[in-house]
Amino acid sequence: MANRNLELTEAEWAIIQVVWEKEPCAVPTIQEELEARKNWHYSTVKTLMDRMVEKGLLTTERIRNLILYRSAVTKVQAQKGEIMRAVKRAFDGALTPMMQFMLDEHNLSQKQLAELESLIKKKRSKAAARKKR
Amino acid sequence: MANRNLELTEAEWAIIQVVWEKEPCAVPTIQEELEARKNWHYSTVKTLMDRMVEKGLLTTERIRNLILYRSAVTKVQAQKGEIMRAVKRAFDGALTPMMQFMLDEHNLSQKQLAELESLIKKKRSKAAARKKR
DNA sequence: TTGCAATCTCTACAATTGTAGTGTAGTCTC
DNA sequence: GAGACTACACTACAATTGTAGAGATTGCAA
Repeated sequence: MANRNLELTEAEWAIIQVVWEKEPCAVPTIQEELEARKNWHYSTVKTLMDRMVEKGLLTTERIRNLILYRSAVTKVQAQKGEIMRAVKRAFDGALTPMMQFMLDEHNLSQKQLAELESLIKKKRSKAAARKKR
Repeated sequence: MANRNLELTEAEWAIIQVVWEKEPCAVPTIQEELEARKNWHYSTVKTLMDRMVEKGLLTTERIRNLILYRSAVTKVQAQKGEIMRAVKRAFDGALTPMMQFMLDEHNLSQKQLAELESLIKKKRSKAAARKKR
């Protein structure tokens, strides 16, 4: 299940992104893709993927002499992990300061700001409803 | 200067946080603090700090037989780096989707949401003003 | 049935990261 | 001036990460 904090390395991210797209799939499928993007050779990809199996990030199933890989963590879990990592290290674990920082430091366009604002409004009314229940 | 993407390791974060608080300072100052928090010995801290100097994260100045350390990157730079890292890996470099995700996946309280909303309002009016100019 | 192509297995190796021991040199104190 | 302290220098070493070569196995085509 891997609910504790997921931290993927750079290379692991590259691989799991492709796995999410193509799973279930064999190493060569992934490798072809990453050959194009990163120029990685077969054994590089295979080694990385097997390490990911050990870590519980992927699972395998052997079908005759082919090994099929599947992701064992969802994209949302991994994204959450990446955010938790940042917030823990750089913002002392506090999420809102991190969001404030992002608003402050990155110049978002009017449109983006508007989008966020309406998103928050929606959240707030939903949260209010939850409270009443 | 270090404006390209800063990526600090876990241990580097631990150290630079203390440096920001106490700089300019010598290794023992930092070490005492981290002895308490992490149980790190002198040579651990010293090694780490010297590596950070090599990487341009800290600078040193020798005063007689004492070496004073200072941070060479600001907290804001480091925080930005950490966020950029997350957004690049997990959100394909797109900041607003990351913020949306954070809103969706982490249950913020009414109060926190309200805070963010007013912050965004402020941003928006400022951005609007900028546009007119 | 033999050879080729595809895929897998095993092994390696350098760089980075976390962690620390041990020896040394300058300074303070008696 | 000798010992004690303090801070520094040098060295080490295991685990993780990125990268890959070389050889073994297997299934299919000729």
